[in-house]
Amino acid sequence: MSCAEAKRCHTNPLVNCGDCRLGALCLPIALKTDEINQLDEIVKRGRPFNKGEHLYRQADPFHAVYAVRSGSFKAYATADDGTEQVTGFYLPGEILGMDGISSLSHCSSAVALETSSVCEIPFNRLEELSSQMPSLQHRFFQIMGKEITKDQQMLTLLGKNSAEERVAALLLSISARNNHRNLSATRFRLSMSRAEIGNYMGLTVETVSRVFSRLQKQEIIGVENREVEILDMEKLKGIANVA
Amino acid sequence: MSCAEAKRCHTNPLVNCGDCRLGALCLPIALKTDEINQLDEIVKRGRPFNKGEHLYRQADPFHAVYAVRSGSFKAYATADDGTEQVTGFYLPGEILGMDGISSLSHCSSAVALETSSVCEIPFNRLEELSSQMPSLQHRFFQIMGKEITKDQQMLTLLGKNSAEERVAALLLSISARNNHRNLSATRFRLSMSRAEIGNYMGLTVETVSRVFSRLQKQEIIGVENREVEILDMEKLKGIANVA
DNA sequence: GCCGTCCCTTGACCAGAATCAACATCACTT
DNA sequence: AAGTGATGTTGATTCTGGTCAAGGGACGGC
Repeated sequence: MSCAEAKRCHTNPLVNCGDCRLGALCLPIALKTDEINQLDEIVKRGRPFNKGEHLYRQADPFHAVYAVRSGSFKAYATADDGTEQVTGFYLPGEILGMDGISSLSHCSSAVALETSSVCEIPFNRLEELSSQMPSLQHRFFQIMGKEITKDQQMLTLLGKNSAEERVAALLLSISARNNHRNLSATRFRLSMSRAEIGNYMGLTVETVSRVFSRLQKQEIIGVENREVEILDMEKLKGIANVA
Repeated sequence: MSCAEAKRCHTNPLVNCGDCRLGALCLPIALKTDEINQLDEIVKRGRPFNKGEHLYRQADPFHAVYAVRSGSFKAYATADDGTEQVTGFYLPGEILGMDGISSLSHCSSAVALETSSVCEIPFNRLEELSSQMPSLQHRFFQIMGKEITKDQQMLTLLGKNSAEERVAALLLSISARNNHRNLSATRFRLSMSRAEIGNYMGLTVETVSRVFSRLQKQEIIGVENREVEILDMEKLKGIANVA
């Protein structure tokens, strides 16, 4: 995303779902124009979040889900002993906050990893609208189903795969999601720290750092701080066990 | 469950949602009597599954979700290289098959761990009915949300916890789910093998076996083959980091 | 009741990632 | 531009759990 584009995206709360560049990735897929307009009415677009600001916190009452408009968020759960577990990274067009649906309070927190903005979708309004609009209901079932399959793939990764396989899989996931948003699949900036990557993948910072170094030495990726370039996509897929 | 009860449960496909012992755990929560009857009309109750029979297989077209009526199922995904990853165990009253919602084909397989029966809920009928019945829509959003939070807790477990913590957490999970169904929280029979437990928890059979032995030596649990008794619930919770 | 297979347990050894530690570098503040 | 705290890299060492191997026991079929 260019700077100008980013700025427009963060600062213009007037863009509606119909015009949104992300429309095709977000909730409105498969909705008709007038349906999109109805959805648009319940969506709240607030001021952007600065890096480190929270969208919601664990134990907050649940009242909405959020579509990332720009930037990125990390969701994480805090255990009784204070340790944190990152449960997901959310990029533009992706929906977060669904962890609160079952118990009506969030069981994780969400924090902006950079200057970011969201569309807030009040859940009771979404439910009402879904009742009247089968295609929206269908779409939201689909989005929740996707979250389930994503988490289950993650379980496989954490249960079976080595440090290299995990890191490779994360890079490929980000690459694919960028590609889907018409951004470069081979060159991108990580908005999360090594520690956050490690936490998410069940590894320590040191291990993540070593894997990055090793992959760079093998000329599979190029790394400069948080800037990553995938130099050999095939080899990377080989490492990640994604044929 | 007594033998007679089990037999009635497996073999009597005429029990309806209104009469079902599991009603309070399953889909019908918060539905009115006439709503339950409508739900009942779309539910299909087939013959029981023998141990080892599949409810659905990976890549099968998705057309229904299933509520476990009796027995238990394991869901697992098979990777390209043939290795399997168990993604969940499902006990009576729990819903499985939601992994197919997003892509319209199942991305995991489900197999009966013992003689078991299910209620099949065709998904397009469920969607139709949900559109007309906000409380059912709400309930199903809730069930999917619960699957999401369950998977995310599992991520934390696999990302951070030691072998002992993982096994303790599984025993406590089964205990709590049994308790919820008015069965003993302290004494139960595992329907899954050590290998399946290990696979689910990201451990080898040997490690699971060793953990069982250690917990038994400390008199925290009693184990005889697949029969488990929790002798010291507090200590077990201490080990699982569940305060 | 016997046999074969699968399941489980236990031991010895090994490897991959965690931990501990030191240092380099980045980014933000002043 | 310098200083400071957070972030990242690299090396040495430790340790948990994986791997390999062997044997015992349960269960289902005949």
